[in-house]
Amino acid sequence: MAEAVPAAPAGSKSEQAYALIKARIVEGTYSPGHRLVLARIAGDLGVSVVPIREAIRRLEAEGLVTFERNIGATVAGIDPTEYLYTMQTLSIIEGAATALSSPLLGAADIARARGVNEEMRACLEDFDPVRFTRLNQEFHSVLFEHCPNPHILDLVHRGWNRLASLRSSTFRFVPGRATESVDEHEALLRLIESQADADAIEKAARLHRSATLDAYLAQSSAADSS
Amino acid sequence: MAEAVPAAPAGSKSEQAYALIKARIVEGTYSPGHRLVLARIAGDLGVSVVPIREAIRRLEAEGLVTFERNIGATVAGIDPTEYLYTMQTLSIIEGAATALSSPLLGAADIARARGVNEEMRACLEDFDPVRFTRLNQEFHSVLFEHCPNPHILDLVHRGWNRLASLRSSTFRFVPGRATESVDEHEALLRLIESQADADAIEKAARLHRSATLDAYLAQSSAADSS
DNA sequence: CTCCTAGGCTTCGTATACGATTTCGTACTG
DNA sequence: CAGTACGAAATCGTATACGAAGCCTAGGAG
Repeated sequence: MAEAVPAAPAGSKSEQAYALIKARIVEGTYSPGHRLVLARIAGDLGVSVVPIREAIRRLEAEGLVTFERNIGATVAGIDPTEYLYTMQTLSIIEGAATALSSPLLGAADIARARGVNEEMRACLEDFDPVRFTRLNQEFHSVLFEHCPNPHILDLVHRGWNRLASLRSSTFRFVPGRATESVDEHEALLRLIESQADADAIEKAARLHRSATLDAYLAQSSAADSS
Repeated sequence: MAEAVPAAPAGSKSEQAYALIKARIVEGTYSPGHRLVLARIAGDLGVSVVPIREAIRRLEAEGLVTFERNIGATVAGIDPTEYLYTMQTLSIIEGAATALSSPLLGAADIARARGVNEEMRACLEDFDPVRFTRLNQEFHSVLFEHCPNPHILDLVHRGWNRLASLRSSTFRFVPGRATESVDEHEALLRLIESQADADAIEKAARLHRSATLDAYLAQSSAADSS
C-alpha cells in the first residue's frame, strides 16, 4: 500500500525542512545574505524549531549557509572569493571523477552526452544562460555519474550544489565562454571514446573547468577597473 | 581577564560534545561499530540529548559515524572498501593541496618537513607504527597546510580524520611500506625545493599515497587467499 | 552635539516531556 | 518443534518551555 497521506514527501521533519530550505536557496527564494530565522521557518513549515536547527546545521556542513553562534544563520554565497575556491575545488574533484568514471561509460552514455552537447550548441544562438547552465550540468553528470568512488561523487555533487546556490551562472556573465565550452565538451568526448588514459582525461576535464573560472576572473577584473 | 571558569573548553555544549565524541572515536575509546546511544552520551556529559544530536549529525556529515533514522548512530569505519575510497579520495585531494601549497613553502618549512622525515627514518628500526603514523601526518601537514584554498584544505583534514578513526594505520599491516614511504618523502621534498611545476608535484604526492593504498591492497588480498 | 550607558526585544541554546518507531523476548498455535 | 503474533522495553523524533546572549533604541552626562 502507498502512504495514506498524499503529501508525505520525506520521512522526518528534519529532512523535509532540509529539502525545503535547500530548494529555496538553490531556486533563489532565499537570496544570499538572507537571514534564516529558526522560529520563522518553523512557523512556515508548521513544525517546531528543533528539526529546523538540524536542517540548518546540515546545510552549514555543506557550505550552503553560514552559522554563527548566538547570532544565527545566513545564506552563503555571493562572495567572489568563495566562487573561486568552489570552482577550483570542483575542477580538481570533477576532473578526477570524470577520469575514474570514463572507463565505465558505454556507447549509449557517450551518445547521450553528445546529444546534450548538441542541444547546447543549438542553444548558443538566442542564448539562454539558465537553460545552457542546466544542460551543462546534465552533460557533465553523464560523464562523472559512473564514478565508482562514492566519496568523490558526493563531493562533486556538493560542489555543483554550491554553484547552483550562487545562481549567477558563469555563462550569464561571460557569454563568450559558452562557445568554447561546447567545443571543449566535444573534445572531451572524443578523448573518452578513444579510451585515452585516465591522466589525459582528468587533465582535460580539469582544464575545461579552470578555463571557465579564468574567463570569469578576467571578466570580473575587467569590470572592476571600469 | 581570562575566563572565570577554568574548565570551560568550548563555547557551546554541542561543540563540547562534538569535540569529545570525535576525540573518543579517533582515540579508539569508541571502536568502529560501537553504538552511540544519545541518552547514554548525554548522561556521560551531564547535558541533555539535544546538543548530542547536533554533535552526532555533524560527525555524520564528516563521515565519522553513520546514522539511520529511528535506529541510531554507530561509529563508522572498519569496512575495507571504505578505507579504499577514503584513501583514493585523499590521494587526489592531498595531491592537489600539496601542489597548491608548494609555491608558498619557505625554506624553514622544507627544513621542518625534512627534520620530521629524518625522525621517521630513525624510527624505522625498532618500528613503532603509531609513532610513525603520527610523524607521517605531521610531515604531510607541513606540506599541505599552506594551501590557499580553504575548501580543499578542509577536505584534506576530513580525509585524515577518517583515516585516523579507523586507527588501524596502514603501516601496522604493511610495515615494509614504511621504508619506501620515507624515501618518497625525500623525493617529494627535492621536487618542491627545485620549484618543479605544480603538475609534477601533484602527481608525486598523489602517487605516494596511491602506493600506500596499493601496498595495503596487495597485503590484504594476499591475506585473503591464505 | 556626541558619546556612553541602561533597558527591552529578538533570537539562539538547552532542558524536559511526550509521542512514534523499532527491536527483542515470550507465549501461543499449527 | 517451528513459526508467528503480541507486548514490553529501548531509543529516536519533535514539541514546548525557559534561560542566555546579542542587538537596538532611548535617555542622560560631558
